[in-house]
Amino acid sequence: MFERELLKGSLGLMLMALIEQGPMYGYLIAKEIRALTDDVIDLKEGSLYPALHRLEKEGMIEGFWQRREDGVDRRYYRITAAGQAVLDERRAQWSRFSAAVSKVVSDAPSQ
Amino acid sequence: MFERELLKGSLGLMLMALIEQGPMYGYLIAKEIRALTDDVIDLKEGSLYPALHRLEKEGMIEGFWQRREDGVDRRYYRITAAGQAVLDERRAQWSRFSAAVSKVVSDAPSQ
DNA sequence: TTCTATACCTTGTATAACAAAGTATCCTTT
DNA sequence: AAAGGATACTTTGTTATACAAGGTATAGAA
Repeated sequence: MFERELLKGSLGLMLMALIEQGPMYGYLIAKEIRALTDDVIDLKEGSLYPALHRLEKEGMIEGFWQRREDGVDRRYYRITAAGQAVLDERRAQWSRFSAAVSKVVSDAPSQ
Repeated sequence: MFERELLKGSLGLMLMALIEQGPMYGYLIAKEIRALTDDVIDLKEGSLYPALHRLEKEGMIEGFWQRREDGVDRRYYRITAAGQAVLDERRAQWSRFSAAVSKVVSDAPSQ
């Protein structure tokens, strides 16, 4: 699949950008991304949860359990100071990178 | 490395977009991409040549050897009809995808 | 003679998205 | 009461691909 490969490298960035806005849990993040992108990006569980664990292990985000009234547990994440710094960096990198690809890809045919 | 993962999925697209403009060979493609992107994207040989072989095997591009006066051989590639169709598709997909990521990433913090 | 540029190739490694399976609760539909 | 779907999280194994690092070979400049 092609989409799958496009996603590599930008998923962590998207997760951090959403968590930056306030504590969020995995399932909600996936819904948010689908809503924001009109289903262009439909995150699978096998990508989402490992990615969150990865970011947590790297110290970019920190998770905490929160029990709902009905007894269901949710794992919320918030961004760390280190994560915020890396996020800023990666956001800039994404801008540079996507502009670079777009330039190569949509370069007018030589005439 | 982060850049490395960002590149996944968009490399084939860039190669095809450049080859679309006229027959090109690997080494020149790498130089073109560096020049166009101000070195933001610096393609390594271990990525470039396997990617070209992949595209050729998939029938997206076709290669042919051309001997220079000094005896050096170059492998030029041109895009195929099938490749052109796939390129158009992937170009559109890249637009959708990059816009989607940018939207999630630069979404204004809730205020 | 050594270095850089040109020009291609290949093997092995690391990473990460995802399919597919599992656990568990709640609510609605049949 | 049973079945299905949504919610919510987890894990194992597979697959794809960028790249490091090695190789071959020629030409020209330092």
